[in-house]
Amino acid sequence: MNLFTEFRACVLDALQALTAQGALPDGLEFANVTVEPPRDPAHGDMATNAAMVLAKPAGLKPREIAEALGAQLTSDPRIASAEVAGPGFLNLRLDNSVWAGVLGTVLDQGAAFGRSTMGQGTKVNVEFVSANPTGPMHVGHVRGAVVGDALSNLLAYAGFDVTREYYINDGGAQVDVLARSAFERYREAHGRSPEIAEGLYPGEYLIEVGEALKAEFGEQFLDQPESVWLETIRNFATERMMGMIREDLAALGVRMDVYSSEKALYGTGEIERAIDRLRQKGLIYRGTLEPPKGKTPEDWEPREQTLFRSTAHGDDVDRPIMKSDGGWTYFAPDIAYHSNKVDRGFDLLIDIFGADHGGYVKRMKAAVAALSDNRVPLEVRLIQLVKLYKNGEPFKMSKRAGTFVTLRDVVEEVGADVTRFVMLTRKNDASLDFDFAKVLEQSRENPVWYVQYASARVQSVLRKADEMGAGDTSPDLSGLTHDAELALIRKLAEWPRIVELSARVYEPHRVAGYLSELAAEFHALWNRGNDTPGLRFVQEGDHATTAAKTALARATGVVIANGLAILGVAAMTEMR
RNA sequence: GCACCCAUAGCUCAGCUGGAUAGAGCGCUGCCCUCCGAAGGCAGAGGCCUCAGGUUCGAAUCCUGAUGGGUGCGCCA
Repeated sequence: MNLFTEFRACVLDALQALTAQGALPDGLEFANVTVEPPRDPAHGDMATNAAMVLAKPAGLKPREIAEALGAQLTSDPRIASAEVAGPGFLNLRLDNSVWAGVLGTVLDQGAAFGRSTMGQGTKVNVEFVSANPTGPMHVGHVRGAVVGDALSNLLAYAGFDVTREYYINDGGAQVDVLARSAFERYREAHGRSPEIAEGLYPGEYLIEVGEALKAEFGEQFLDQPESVWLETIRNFATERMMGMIREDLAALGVRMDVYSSEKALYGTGEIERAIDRLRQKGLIYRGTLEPPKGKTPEDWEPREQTLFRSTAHGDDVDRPIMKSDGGWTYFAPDIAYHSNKVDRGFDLLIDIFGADHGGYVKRMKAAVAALSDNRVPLEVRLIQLVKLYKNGEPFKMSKRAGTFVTLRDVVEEVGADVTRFVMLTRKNDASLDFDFAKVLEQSRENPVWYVQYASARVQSVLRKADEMGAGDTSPDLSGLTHDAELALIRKLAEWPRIVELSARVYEPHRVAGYLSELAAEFHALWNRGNDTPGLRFVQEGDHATTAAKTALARATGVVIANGLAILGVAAMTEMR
């Protein structure tokens, strides 16, 4: 139940009525009519731009339309007043019974309050993380993982049919490098000194893989040429790495539905089929690319290649899909993988990439557009860098020096809840500062703490009310008419709208922002109780009033819990 | 050189896909609380929304161009 769409429907009905009465001309387009919370609460509860939008096509003055619309609307008992303001806004004030109704709805629906059918069961595939299976996840992966997970939660909550998917890049040269690196650790496990050549992965996490290889294969591969062991060790090591990554994801509370393997695309004809599909559309050809203007690589020489005509679908240049040695480029299996997603019947694909893959977006969109004949949109969200700090000091990270921060380090240091919330406090395409000290601070400055504190206070109020025996009294919600109380209820009423808005633009960070605002509103009311005892939630000796006021607190707790659930953050029940 | 992203208070950032007098936190200034409804509260100052054009009833938001920053740019994924 979205109060704003509900009242938008009322406005549209009123406009229809005015049309029927001849006050408005026939055939007006109402699509741009909105009903929104006004920026300044003093303006009322809701504002509609109908008069301004319709003035020109109707050939009337905005104020005339607004006044007629206002008169029409106030016949609805739920609308207490409608006044024309500014350039032609119509500000609506709602009857208090509406707010009591909202509160009742929140309490009735509980975890379902805010759930939307907006997505209409659209089958959406969200691909995220997709870290190479060559090592543990590091901080760079965390933000993408959290955004993808929260976005999936959000879309599911908004009525989409969501599949969360991890694409395992286990088909390229990097897993051969992994195998060679693991082989050295295997030799080490046998007492040989490892030769970690330049370009191999030096990480100590491979030591245990070496031990495991020894336990599994004994001396079988020792002193054997690469051709003997490469595939076996590659599979073994990749498997171990994926095991580690799954544990990392679990530690962060990230869930996946499907793990897809790049390697599995090879040798099954799937890549060939996908490319053939493009070929049939005339999008595959042999040709020679122009060198990039301005900055020509030194070793540039014109070369004939097999190319995908991605320019036919909006890319800047066509892209090679085959290497000169006849092997596929990385782009070819990616095409096949996305083709596979299209074939699985998804109506919408979402890819979460690191910002450094921004140059890859257009060609991928072109491929999906071509493969699906423009049926399936591909949305790509780019995730900007996270800058690490400790007490305001930049946290230097270097793979070589071993000061390399893993996902585990972060989760162990500050916890999964804090990590997740902080990662969602900024929009995905802005870089984000993450200060290990500040995120644990208990202060207004720390949004995680601030929201969880609100949720803890709610629980504390409810416990107190229970203790005094007001818990079972069925509340009369019509008594909650103080401005500070109404402000909080209005905020609660916005929740379903925030869900739909955030889902529509694929931006889970808006949920975190809303929760901060909701918490602020709740704390504000709480603080008023310091000076004005009549505004305290628990009224000693007055069960009826306490029941009503704690119903408001409980409703706040419900919405905070619903929001945090989307973010994948636990609600606190008490402060430690 | 080209493409994509970004530019909002001193700082870090929100800003409802075009609405009214552009918001929050920190910092700053001034008051208040000494309370266990604790881990602060209230108020104030602070803005050419990078710049220049355009679209329209109306622009931080959309379009064009400029400036500054980030990212990427044929057989690496």
